[in-house]
Amino acid sequence: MTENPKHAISRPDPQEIRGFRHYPGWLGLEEQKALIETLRSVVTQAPLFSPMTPYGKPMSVRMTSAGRFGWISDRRGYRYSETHPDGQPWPAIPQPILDIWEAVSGTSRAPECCLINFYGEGAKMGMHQDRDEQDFDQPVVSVSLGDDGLFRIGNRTRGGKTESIWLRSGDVMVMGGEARLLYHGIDRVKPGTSPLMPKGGRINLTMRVVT
DNA sequence: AAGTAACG
DNA sequence: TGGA
Repeated sequence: MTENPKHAISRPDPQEIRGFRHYPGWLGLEEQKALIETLRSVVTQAPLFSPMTPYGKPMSVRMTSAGRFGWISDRRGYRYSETHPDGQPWPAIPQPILDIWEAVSGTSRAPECCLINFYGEGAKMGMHQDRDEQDFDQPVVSVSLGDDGLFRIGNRTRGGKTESIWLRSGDVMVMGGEARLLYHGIDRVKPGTSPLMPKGGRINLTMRVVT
C-alpha cells in the first residue's frame, strides 16, 4: 500500500495480469456508496438502454454514458455518439470518476466517455476488443461496483488461451500499452455478492479517450 | 459477433 | 467451463 497525500487515503498497489493493471479494492466502501449515488443521478438524466447488436440481437447488458461521447450499438454498427438514443446530450462525467482516471491512467488527456454498463442477473458480455477509439495509445480505465464479475482476458486476436479473474466492487483495472487491444469479456456475475446493490447487479464504468 | 449453441 |  502507498499513501496518497492529497486525500490521505491508502491505495493498493497494482497487480499485473496479461499487461492489465489490476488495483483490487482501489475504492473504499464509503467511496463506492457515494459513487453509486452519483451514478443514480446520471442514469436519471440518461436512462439505461439495451443496445441492439448490428446482427439484430439485443445485448443482455444495459448501458448508458457520460461525457462528450457515449458508446452505442445498433443496426448501423458500433460507434461513439454525442447523443443518447433519446436525442439528448450525455451528462457530464462526475468528478469522482475523473479523479480515478487522473490517479491511474498515466495520460494527460481527459476521458471523453464514461460508459456505464449494468449487469443484471444473467447478463454477460462476450469477448471483444475496445477498438472504436481513434488513439490506442490512450488507455481504458475500468471501475467495478456491486456484484462480483468473472472477467476473462484473451489475446490480440480471437482464440488461444485465456485467463479469468474475479473483479470485485471497488476494483480498478487499467487496460493500456501492449494490452490495450486484448480481447476481454464478462462470463458471469455472482448474484448477491455486494450489499451495496440492494436489488443486486454489477456496474462497470469504462473511461475512454475517444478522439 | 459487445450474440448464442454445441460440444469436449 | 472454455474457446470455436
